[in-house]
Amino acid sequence: MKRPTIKDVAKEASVSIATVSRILNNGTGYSDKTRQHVLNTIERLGYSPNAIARGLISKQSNTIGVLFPDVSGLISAEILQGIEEAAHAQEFSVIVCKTDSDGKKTMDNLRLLHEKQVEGIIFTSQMLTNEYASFIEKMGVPVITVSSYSEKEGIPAVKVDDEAAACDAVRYLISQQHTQIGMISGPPTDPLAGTPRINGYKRALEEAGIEYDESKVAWDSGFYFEHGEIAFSKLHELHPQLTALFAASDELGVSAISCAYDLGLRVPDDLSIIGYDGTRLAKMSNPPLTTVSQGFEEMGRKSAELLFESIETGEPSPGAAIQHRIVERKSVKKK
Amino acid sequence: MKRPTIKDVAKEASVSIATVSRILNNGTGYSDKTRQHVLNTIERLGYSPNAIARGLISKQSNTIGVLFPDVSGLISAEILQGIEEAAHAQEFSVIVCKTDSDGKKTMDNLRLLHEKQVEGIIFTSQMLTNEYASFIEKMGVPVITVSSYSEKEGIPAVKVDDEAAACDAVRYLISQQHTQIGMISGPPTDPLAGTPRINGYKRALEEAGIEYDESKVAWDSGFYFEHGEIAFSKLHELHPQLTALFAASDELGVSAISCAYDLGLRVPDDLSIIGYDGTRLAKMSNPPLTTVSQGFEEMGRKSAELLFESIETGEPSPGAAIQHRIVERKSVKKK
DNA sequence: TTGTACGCGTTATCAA
DNA sequence: TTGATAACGCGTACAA
Repeated sequence: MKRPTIKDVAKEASVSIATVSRILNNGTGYSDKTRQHVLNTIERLGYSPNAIARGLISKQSNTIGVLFPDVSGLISAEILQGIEEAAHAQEFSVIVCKTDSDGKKTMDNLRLLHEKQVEGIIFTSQMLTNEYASFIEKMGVPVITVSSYSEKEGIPAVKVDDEAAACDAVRYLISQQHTQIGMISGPPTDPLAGTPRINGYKRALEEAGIEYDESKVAWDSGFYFEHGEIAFSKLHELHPQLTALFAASDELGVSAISCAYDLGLRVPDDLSIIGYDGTRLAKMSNPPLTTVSQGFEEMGRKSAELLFESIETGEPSPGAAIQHRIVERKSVKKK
Repeated sequence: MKRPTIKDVAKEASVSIATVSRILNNGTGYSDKTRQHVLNTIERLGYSPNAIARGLISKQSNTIGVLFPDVSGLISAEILQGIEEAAHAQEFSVIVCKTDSDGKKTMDNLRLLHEKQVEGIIFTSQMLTNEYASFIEKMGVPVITVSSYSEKEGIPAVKVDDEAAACDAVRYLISQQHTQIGMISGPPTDPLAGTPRINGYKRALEEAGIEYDESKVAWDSGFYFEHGEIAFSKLHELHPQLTALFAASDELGVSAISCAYDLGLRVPDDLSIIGYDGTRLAKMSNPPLTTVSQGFEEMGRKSAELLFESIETGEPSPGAAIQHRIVERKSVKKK
């Protein structure tokens, strides 16, 4: 008892497959009577069209691919949520791939997506290298990066201006009368989340006439909670007098809250902390984390919408600059 | 400049498409010389096979579909991570769908997956109704549920025994000399995460000879952080004397920590709290949340592995019972 | 060792 | 209003 094909329907209904096809694709040219008849036998046989066969001839897979370095975190989840919603609205499916920030796996996934004839690619939270970019260019489908960065010029991106956002975060701290401000971060050499945020921190300080002291930005190998513990302890050892802290991610910020608590420092009374990202995590910490929000779900949705535009028009997308905003909660002491 | 097909390669290399095909599928029957020649022109033309055409003839899409009620949370993310890893190992792609726990959307997605010829389906965190089950049965592909529940008998599942796990959580509280134990939950009528966990709570109490008092389990409409605030305040109003609390999710647990703090209660000194789920969130709270872990990533991986077995053998999977375990952190006062 | 030709399930272009 | 039939890109039995 195989899956019925259009042929089976045609035979059963004693019409040609062409007629069935027309009825299926609300084409024109058939009587209402045959239409009803065919629709009935379709129902009776439980027929449903084969998108693979359809895709072969139409050259459309109605599928896009999304690459994440890691899918298990909140950032990926929120981005994906936005993408899925936009895709569903266009009757597209989304294939998710995890790259582990690993070059080989990334290329593997790209090749796979190419073979599966995806019509567009969303590249998230990971640098789009020249190698990847030129491969995708050969694929001949549009790409867009989300919360990411491209080696090559002219690749559309959906992202916030990290330096400006970081700068605003620190300005906010300064506006609350803080002058002793430290920072914890991931690797300063990270071109996505490291360098620009540190530069923003620096800029805000200089604007305010506060001397920038490199030793006040402590970092570890990443932006997760676990890294925060290490970075924070480095910082606190060197500069116990700090009254405010800019954390380059929400996880780092939450981690700092925990560390501060363990050291007997009260947040925000003894130490004010502002995070970065605006994930759900921030509102769940104790105290709730003031943070600068990127709006990941919205970024996901936006990126998918732009990608679909690009798929339809054939024109490359201009990308979109996303506005960050500061979400005030309770981890910064208000003056 | 279209995408080159096997025909182009054949023409360019002056061989037949059959030969190219054989070489591609490491079949047998060609000289080393032609092999090299063909491989070279493939490289030169940048040819890559079309999985859609291939799938049409082989009747294999090398794709599975995963349904989530909501993809933006940590639970989904962790499950998906496990699934993706297992799928990648089998050279399968995974299509994610969001259902919003909405019957129509779920059926829409199921239909779409059917048309796209997915070879299996993973159903997560949402009841598999008879309607869904019979549709999938008609599809003729294996299903497996993760952290979920099926109306129909005989559907393989990967899940922990919620009642037993909840019972263990409360036993743990009792083992730390607690007798005044409350619970916050989502809807008691929820067959996935509501009823069984409340039953576990009840059982542990009865085992220990502690009287079960219905008014000590407070709930709101869901298991998220926001719901916890409401449930907790209901509970605290009625029973301010409680010394311990079982929260039916990590988010509820973390929410309780925040609420307790706001009321001036110290955790764990004045109030011990144990959560449920074992997501990354639990370790990031302040204090870190003791919880009973389900191991979502592992569940995701396991479910995918079982699904692939089922796809290969054609036999329905037996499913798998996952062991929960209590992860001790700092939200429960140790005696 | 290699090539020809058919079929997978559809859509689309012709004629009828 | 309908029905043959040629594609789409590929795998494979069969013939050479």
